[in-house]
Amino acid sequence: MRGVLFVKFSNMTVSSPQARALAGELSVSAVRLARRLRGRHADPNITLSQLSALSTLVREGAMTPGALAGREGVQPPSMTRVIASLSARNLVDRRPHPTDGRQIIVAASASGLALIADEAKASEVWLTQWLAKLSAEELALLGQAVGIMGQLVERPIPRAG
Amino acid sequence: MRGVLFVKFSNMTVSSPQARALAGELSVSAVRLARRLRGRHADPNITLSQLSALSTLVREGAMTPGALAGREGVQPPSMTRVIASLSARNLVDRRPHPTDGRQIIVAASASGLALIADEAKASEVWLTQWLAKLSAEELALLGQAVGIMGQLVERPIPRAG
DNA sequence: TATTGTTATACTCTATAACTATA
DNA sequence: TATAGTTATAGAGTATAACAATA
Repeated sequence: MRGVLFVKFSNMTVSSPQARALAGELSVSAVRLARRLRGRHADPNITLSQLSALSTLVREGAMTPGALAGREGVQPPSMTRVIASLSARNLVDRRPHPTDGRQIIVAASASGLALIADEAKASEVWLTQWLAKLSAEELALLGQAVGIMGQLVERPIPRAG
Repeated sequence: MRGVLFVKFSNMTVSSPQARALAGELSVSAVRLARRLRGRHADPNITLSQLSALSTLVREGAMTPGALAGREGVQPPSMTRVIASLSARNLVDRRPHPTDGRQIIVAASASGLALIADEAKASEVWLTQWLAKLSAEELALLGQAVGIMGQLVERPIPRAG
C-alpha cells in the first residue's frame, strides 16, 4: 500500500462528498496527466492529438474527416488541421470518396501503421521505468480506469449548471 | 458489469502485453478526457490550466510563481501567463516577497476561493447526470485511479526511445 | 437547400531564448 | 555571477463563422 492510493471510495454514491471531489479532480487530473505525457513518445515530434487521431484510424479503419472528428470529439475544422499535419508527414492518405464528391476518405498509410506499432513497442520502455513502482494491483486498477475513461469519452456530457 | 470495464488485468506485469497496451492508451485517454471535460465547469470561462493552478493554490497555499510552475509541471513563462489571466479576473493576488525583492507571492483571492467552492458544488450537477450510469464500484475504481494519476504526475518520467 | 470539407480568424497552452531586476 | 520573473516569439490545439463544392 502506498500513500493515498487506497483511500476507500467503496461507499461512494453519485451525490456523496467523495464523488463531488472526484468530479472536481477528474478534470484537473486529466489535464495534468496529458501535460505530463505530452512528447513522451517514440517519435517526440508527433503530438498527442495527432497520435490519438492516427490510432483511431488504425483501430477503426479509414473514414471521412467528419466521422473522425466525431470519433475524436472535436469540430471538423480542428480535424482538418490534424489531418493536414498527419498528411504532411505521410502518415495518412487522403482518397476520394467512391460515390460522394464532397467527401474524402482518410486512411492510415504504411508509415502511419508502422508509427503506431513503434509507439506500442516504445511504450514498454518508459512503462517499465516509470510505472515500475506500481504494484500489479495498481496497474490493474489503472488499466480498468483507462477503460472507464474511454467509456466516459463516448458519453454525452450535460452542460454544467 | 458493462462492456469492457471489467477486462481482467489482474495478472498484468510491467512487461506484459496488457501493460504495453495500457502505456499506449494512457496518453491518448488522458488527452481525450481532458478535451472532453474542457469548458465543462461552473464557470465555463475559466480554462482547465487556470483551474488547475488555482486549485493548487487553494489546496497548498500561497507560493511563488516558480514554485507553482514546478508543482504544475510547466515552465515559468507558461505559469506567468496563467497567473496573469487569473490576476486579470481577480482570482489571485500578487504580493511582494517579504525578504527577496526578486520574488513575488501568489495567493488565491476570496473570489478564487469562492470559485473553487462553486466548482465543487457544480461538479455534483453534471456528475449525477454524466456519471450516473456508473456503479458504485466503478466510481470507486475511478476515484482510486485519479489518486494513482496524481501520483504518476509527481513522478519523473524517463525519456522515451 | 442541405451537407461536407476547408479557409479565415482568434484565443489558449506551451516552449525556448532573451531581457530586467535583485541577490 | 546567479536567480526569479517577465517579455518576445513561435507552434500546436481548439473553436466559431464564413466560404466553396457537391448532393
